Amino acid sequence: MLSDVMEDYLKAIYVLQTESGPPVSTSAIAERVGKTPPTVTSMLETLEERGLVEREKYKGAELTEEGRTVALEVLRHHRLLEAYLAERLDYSWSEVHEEADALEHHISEEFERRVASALGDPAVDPHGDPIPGADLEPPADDDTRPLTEVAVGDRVVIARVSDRDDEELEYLDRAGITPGTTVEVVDIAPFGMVTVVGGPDREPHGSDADGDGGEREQSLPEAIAGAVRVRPVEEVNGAAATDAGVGGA
Amino acid sequence: MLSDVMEDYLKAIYVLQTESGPPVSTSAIAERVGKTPPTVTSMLETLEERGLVEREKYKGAELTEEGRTVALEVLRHHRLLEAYLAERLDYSWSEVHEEADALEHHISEEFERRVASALGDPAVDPHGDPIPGADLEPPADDDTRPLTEVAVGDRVVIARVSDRDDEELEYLDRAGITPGTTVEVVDIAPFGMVTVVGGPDREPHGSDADGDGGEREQSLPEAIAGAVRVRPVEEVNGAAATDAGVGGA
DNA sequence: GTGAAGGATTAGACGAGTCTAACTGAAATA
DNA sequence: TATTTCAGTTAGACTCGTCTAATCCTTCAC
Ligand SMILES: [Mn+2]
Ligand SMILES: [Mn+2]
Ligand SMILES: [Mn+2]
Ligand SMILES: [Mn+2]
Repeated sequence: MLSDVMEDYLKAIYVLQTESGPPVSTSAIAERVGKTPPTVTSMLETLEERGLVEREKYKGAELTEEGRTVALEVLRHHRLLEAYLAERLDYSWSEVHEEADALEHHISEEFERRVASALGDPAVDPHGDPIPGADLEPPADDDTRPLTEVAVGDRVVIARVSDRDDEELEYLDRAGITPGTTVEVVDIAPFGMVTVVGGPDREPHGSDADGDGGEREQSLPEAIAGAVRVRPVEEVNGAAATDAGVGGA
Repeated sequence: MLSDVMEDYLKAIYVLQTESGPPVSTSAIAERVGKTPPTVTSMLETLEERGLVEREKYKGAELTEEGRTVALEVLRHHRLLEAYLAERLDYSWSEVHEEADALEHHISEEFERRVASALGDPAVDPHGDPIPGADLEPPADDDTRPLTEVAVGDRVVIARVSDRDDEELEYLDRAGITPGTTVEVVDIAPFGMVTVVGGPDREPHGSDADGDGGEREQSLPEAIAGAVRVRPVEEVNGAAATDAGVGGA
C-alpha cells in the first residue's frame, strides 16, 4: 500500500512531466509538493526502490509505467471529486480543489465508481482538466495552448484553467473567464498582458449569478493569462458550437 | 491541529464511555482501535498533555469537555457521511461504515455543512445512530435497550444496530432486522438466543428489494441480538406510527 | 493478609517523513 | 580550460506512531 504522501509525489511528478516532459528536477518537485529538496531526494529513493520512478543522480526523475498508473489513479480521484462537488454539492468552480486534494487519497474504488456513474462518466473536471478513464491509460495530448500564445484577433474557447492558485481562480471567476467561454484576443501588450473581449455568450446551466453576461473588455496580467489554456473555436455545423460539456455549474 | 490517529482514539474513548461509562480502560481502547496497550498508554499521555483526556495511572481515562467535543465532531462527520452515502450514492446500509471511517478525518467544515443541508439535517444515520448536531453538544441518552433485554411478548421497534462488524451487519440485513422495523419477541432461549417475528410492516421508501416483506420468524444468536437496540412501539395517535425518519434507503 | 493473575506502564527500538547544515558535482561563463 | 555558481545529495537529527519485552501495580481469591 502506498501512503498518501507518496501518492502526492507521484501526482506531482506526473503533472510536471506532462507540462515540460521528463526528466523532472528535484527542485521542481520540491516546489510543487511544498517540501525541501533533501526531502524530495530521499522520497525519490524510496519511490525508486518501489519501482515507481526511475532516476539518474543529479539529473532528475521519471515515472515508470507503474508510477504513472498510480498518478493517473490519484488524478482520476481528484478530478472526479472536483466534478462531483461542483455538480452535486454546489461548490463553486474555485472552491473545489482543496477539498478534492484532501479526499483523493481516502476514497475507495467503490466510491470512485459510484461517483463516476452518478455523474455519467464525465470527461473533464470543472477546471477543464481531463479526467483519466477507469482504465488509467494516459490521455492523448490535448489541442490547447496558453492564452499568451494566441494571435491578436483570434477567437478562442477557454479550455482549461490551472487549479493550483486560489487567488488566480477567484480572479478568473470574477472576470468571467471560465471553461467553455468564447473570447476574442484584442491585444497583447508588452510583458504578456493579454486583453480579451467576450464572456459567457449564453448561460450554460444557469450559473452566471452576476448578471453581466455580455461583451466586456479586460486585460489579464501575464501570470494569469499564462495559466489559461484555450483551443480554437470550432465551427462544427455552420453554427458555432463551442462550450459543450464543460458547463459552469 | 489533531492527527487523524488522535481523532480515532478520541472517538473510540467517547463511544466506550457512552457504552459503559468512564473511566475507560487502556485495553478496551486498544481493542477498539486495533493497537497494542503500550501504544495506547503513550497516546493517552499525548492526549492528556493536549488537554483532551484526563487520566489516572493504572485506572483509566476519561474525555475532557474539549476531548468530547472533538469526538462528537468526528462522530458527526462519520454519521453524516454514512447517511449521505446511503441516500445519495446508493450504498447499502451495511457498506457504508468503512468508507465513512476513512473520510471522516478529511472533510472540511464546509463539506460537512453542505452534506448536512443536502440531506435536510438528518437526526440519525442509516444504522440508527444519532448524528450529533452542529453545536456538538452531547446528545441526550436515548431510550433504547438491547434486544436481549426485552420481555417475551413485547412488540418493539428496531432502533439501532451496531455498525462495527460487517458480517453481523450483512446477517441482519438479510434477516430484515433494520432500523425502523417492528418485531415481536416470541422467545428467549438459554444462552440469549432471541426469536422474533415480524419484518418491515410496510415499505418505507421503496427499499426491500427481496420481496418477503411480511411475517417471518427467526432466531438471532446472542452475539447478534446484543448488538441490536430497540425501543417500545409508540402508539402515537391511535394508529401505530413507528418507523418515522429511519427509512431503509 | 498474602499471593497469584493479569492489566498497565516503562524501556528501548524502529520506520516514515521531515528538516537544516554541510558538501559535491555539473553546467555555464569567462 | 579554469572557475564559479547553484542545484542536488549526504549527514545527522527530530517527531510521531507503533511495536516487543520486561517490569510494575491492583485486585481478587484464599
Ligand atoms: Mn484540481
Ligand atoms: Mn481509483
Ligand atoms: Mn458508523
Ligand atoms: Mn465538522
